[in-house]
Amino acid sequence: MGMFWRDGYKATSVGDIVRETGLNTASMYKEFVDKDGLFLETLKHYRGHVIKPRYEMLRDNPNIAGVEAFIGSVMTGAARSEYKGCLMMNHLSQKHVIGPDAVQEIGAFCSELESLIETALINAQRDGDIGPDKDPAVLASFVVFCVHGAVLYGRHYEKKRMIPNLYDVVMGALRG
Amino acid sequence: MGMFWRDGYKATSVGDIVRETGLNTASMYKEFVDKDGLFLETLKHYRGHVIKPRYEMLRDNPNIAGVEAFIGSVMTGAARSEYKGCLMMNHLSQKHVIGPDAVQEIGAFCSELESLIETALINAQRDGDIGPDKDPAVLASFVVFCVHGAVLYGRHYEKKRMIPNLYDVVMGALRG
DNA sequence: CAAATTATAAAACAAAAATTTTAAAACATC
DNA sequence: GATGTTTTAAAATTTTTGTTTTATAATTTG
Repeated sequence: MGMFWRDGYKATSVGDIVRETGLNTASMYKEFVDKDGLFLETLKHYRGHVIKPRYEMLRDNPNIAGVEAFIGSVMTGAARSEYKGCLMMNHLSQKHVIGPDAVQEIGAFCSELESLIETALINAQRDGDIGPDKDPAVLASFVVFCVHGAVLYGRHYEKKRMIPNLYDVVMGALRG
Repeated sequence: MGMFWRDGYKATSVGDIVRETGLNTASMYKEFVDKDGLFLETLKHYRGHVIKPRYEMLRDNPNIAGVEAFIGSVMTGAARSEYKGCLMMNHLSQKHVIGPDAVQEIGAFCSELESLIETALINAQRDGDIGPDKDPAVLASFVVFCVHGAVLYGRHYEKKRMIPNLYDVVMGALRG
């Protein structure tokens, strides 16, 4: 997973993977059929084990606090020097290259995030934390859009010092 | 350029390139040394011929109108169904894979954009189009951050109908 | 514990990719 | 127009990659 995450599907060879994991080549092929299958399972593992815990803050606090915490954690991650982006979103620029199942998994992943945020924003609006004139669906899109931004922007080693300020701008845009 | 743009460096083979361009393999290697060299020249060509014209609106109108027009054109592009993102930014998630010269070129490209935007925003502030409490440098970063967002977000075939609304949110965040 | 199944290491294969070579064709120069 | 240089087409070479096979070792099952 780490190699797909850091280098992307195409630049990670099966040889690299078996060397790194110590997995047996034949067993690997028996289990996952081919490189595509392995990649797909990697995406599922990522979603279940890496991302799911990070969604907890949104599920536990489906309101402005949850959204704030989530965006904060994304931005903090993006500001780290070893930041690798998001395994899923990293591959959006390579949709032709990965299989259709993987493309679909990535889409579902982003939609899930968007709907979690939307729920939280609807509650935030009810709580008076975002203005009544705002459309929670649009703002949820905007948040996901910004997560995409962070995933790419965080790859610039320089520019990182600006990220805390970006967090403020994004939150300001939400609150309105 | 189109192939690198659509599929990325690693998924575009030299064989594909000579087939598509009709270029002779030996001539190509004589001219560009290797695939890395060809890619680097492709990036420079992209910057000079694809991007430079799109920066005109910022150079001609270094003010809120220029910024608005630029962001508008990015968002409109991202909403197209055949959207390929940005040749440069697409490769941010593959910095290990492309050569160091290419990485540097991408960084310079993004910095140039950021400074053009900053100049325009400084003027916009002078014109009273953005509040005196805002920091143009931060907002310029935010714009570049949003361009990164658009580059990835525009890869979702669904979700495109939301992009006009995102444009409004981004401009709203600028104006404050 | 013997028989059947499964896992593993290692080598083998096949296809694709990047790059180089070779020899003929085109071009430029004197 | 002969001579030297550059370009081109085609095949050859070298790596790398994805995948399969084979033979041996380990594990499970009856």
